[in-house]
Amino acid sequence: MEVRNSNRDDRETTDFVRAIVREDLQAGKNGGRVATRFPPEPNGYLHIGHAKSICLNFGIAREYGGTCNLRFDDTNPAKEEVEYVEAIKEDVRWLGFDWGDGLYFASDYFERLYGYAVQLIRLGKAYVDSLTAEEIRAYRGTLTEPGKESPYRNRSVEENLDLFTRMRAGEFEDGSHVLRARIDMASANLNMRDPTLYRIRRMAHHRTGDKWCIYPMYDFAHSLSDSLEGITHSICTLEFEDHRPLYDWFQETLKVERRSRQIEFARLNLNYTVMSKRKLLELVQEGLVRGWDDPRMPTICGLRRRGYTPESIRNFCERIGVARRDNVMDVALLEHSLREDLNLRAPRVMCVLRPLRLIIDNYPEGRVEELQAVNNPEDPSAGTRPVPFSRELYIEQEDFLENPPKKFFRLAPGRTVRLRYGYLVTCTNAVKNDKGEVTEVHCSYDPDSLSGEAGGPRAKATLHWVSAAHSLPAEVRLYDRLFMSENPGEGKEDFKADLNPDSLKVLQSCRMEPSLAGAQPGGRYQFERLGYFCVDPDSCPGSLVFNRTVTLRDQWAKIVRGGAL
RNA sequence: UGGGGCGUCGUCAAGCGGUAAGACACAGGUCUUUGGAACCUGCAUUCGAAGGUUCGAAUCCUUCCGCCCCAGCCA
Repeated sequence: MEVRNSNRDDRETTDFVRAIVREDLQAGKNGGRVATRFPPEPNGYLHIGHAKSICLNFGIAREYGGTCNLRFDDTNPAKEEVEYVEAIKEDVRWLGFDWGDGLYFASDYFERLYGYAVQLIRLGKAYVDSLTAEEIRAYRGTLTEPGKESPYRNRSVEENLDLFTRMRAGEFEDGSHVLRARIDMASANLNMRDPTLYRIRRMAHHRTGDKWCIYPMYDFAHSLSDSLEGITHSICTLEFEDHRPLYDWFQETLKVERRSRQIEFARLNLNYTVMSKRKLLELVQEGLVRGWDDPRMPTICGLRRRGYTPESIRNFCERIGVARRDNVMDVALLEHSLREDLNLRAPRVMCVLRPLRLIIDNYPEGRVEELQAVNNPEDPSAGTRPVPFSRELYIEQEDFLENPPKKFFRLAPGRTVRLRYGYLVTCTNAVKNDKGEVTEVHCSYDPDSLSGEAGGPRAKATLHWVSAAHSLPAEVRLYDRLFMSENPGEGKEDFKADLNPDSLKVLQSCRMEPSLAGAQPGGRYQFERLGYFCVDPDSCPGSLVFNRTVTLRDQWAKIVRGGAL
């Protein structure tokens, strides 16, 4: 089907990063080339915050005829795993981006980076330090006091070369030596106080195996990897701003052919969730969620399993903008982007989450009619489908109230409502069990009120339903926000104290209209009047499982919440 | 008490000396066989504060206040 354009204004996207790219282009920099990169560390799964960066980097490349590489920043074997690189690739692809042949790993540059390090030593700009980690920390000084130079700072080039060669050869223990840049221990910018370039880590790397026992640090590897790839605009988040002088120092000192410009923007924050890899990992490891792809997680795979579409996430990322001030986006905007997309493409079906038997006393026993239901009112080409109607149906428990409050206009004793695509029914009485719970509702129907007859009788409310004998059983998982507070853990020792105990409700006795018999995992539907749902990978024919992606906007729920009853 | 950033509606965010875009949220309303969708209306005399420059300032200057980041052999 044709997806209508979103109502977003079509002005040229004009965030400050794109403005810089345009200026550089106009100034004739980089030979008119635009090259960006998305540089994840394969130590966890991607989340919605990464999506912002992905959309920015790949988006700019696309808009300015440039390229965007996918480069894994895998310089720390202690934390990285192949499992993550595959998952990250899948997520970027799913979001709709293509890195072409621009797939790289910082580990592919280890030999060249080593060469750069040797060059720095020859330039007298790097030295092997033999202080312990604790000593280095002590020598670094504090935010307000300058650091002290290491006693090893003035080793000769020859000695440094010899030591560094032996570090690589595996002659030393972890932590016994590091290679440091020789910059300025008194700098007000701590990153410039002789930052560590290489550390010894006798540990297998997920790609280079046992080839190396020394590994480069982020600042060194990142700056030079960008240069090696000819990246023109190296976009990263705000916390790296203080690193920019160092980023530039490497490229200047080594007089690299291709210089790149680092630009920092504010990372995305979302209310009612956490975004740090450490916290997400904690939720997974402690079994507080079912895994990285738990539909309650803000991870890309979690959102995917939840039923989000790549389009809705991309639209969200365009709408939130790119700036330098700290921000906390309202999840409502993410959900708005989702509904906007799903409304246009999700086929409608009728499903009853909490069944209440409804019997039409004056409807012939054994009779079955095939009513025609519209598949998608937003898309006439989606056509219609038959839905069986009979004497015994199920309706939603919450659609019947014995003593309805003023603003409730669904079914109640004596009330008439329309059954979607069917007839008008009037409630004659309700049957209750010993506990006083309504177990069955009896109605009479008006044979001349079939849906579709122009000018036919009307009712104040329309209910969704399912024919008891024809309906399919299914499990439906209802998700709510993972955390109860906007900023989990704020003012608390443990962010997990804010976990929402009701973030998942599993309903086992739901009833679906028969057309859903062949629903495939990943399939997205709108359950009329309830929300958007998708088929979970746990689902199989005969044992359907749905996830609630997001509810429909709901005026009634608002009234109930507002306590206006 | 060091360095680097940032402060425009509840939340994002335009604006770049000429008199406060837009989105979400919220509140009303129209329409409706989804209390959905769509559509209409309202929602910052004011831009962290105070001074100053100017015919004119959210935009320039000064001072002050507030928030974020930095002391990994993490990224």
